[in-house]
Amino acid sequence: MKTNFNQKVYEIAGKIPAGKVATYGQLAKLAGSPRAARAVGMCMRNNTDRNLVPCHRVVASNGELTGYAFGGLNVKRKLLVEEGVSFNKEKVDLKVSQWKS
DNA sequence: AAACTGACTTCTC
DNA sequence: GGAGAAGCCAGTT
Repeated sequence: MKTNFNQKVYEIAGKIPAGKVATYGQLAKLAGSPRAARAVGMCMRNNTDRNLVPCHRVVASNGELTGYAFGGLNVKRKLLVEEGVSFNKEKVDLKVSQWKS
């Protein structure tokens, strides 16, 4: 079920370049609601098409991976690593790999 | 229309 | 610095 907000989130998420990641808060902000990080997560959860929306490039504000409905966080992390995202143990190195819009 | 839920964020202890 | 609690937003029931 697509809504306006959901639509915007998808569009923004689709703009995230490979090898970079964005935080939920960041996407929320770009979507028009700086505090809607939670809502963004909900949209990602509802979305099940990673070919259309690279939800694996969306992480928590502290760089930790959360959720992922395609096979678990382990898969998500693997995908990010494959794309060239800098990792610090189980967390993304936002200082290096956070997407700057 | 009201209440509950959730892939979040931030403050406080 | 780590753990716990409160707050916010949009969607779903």
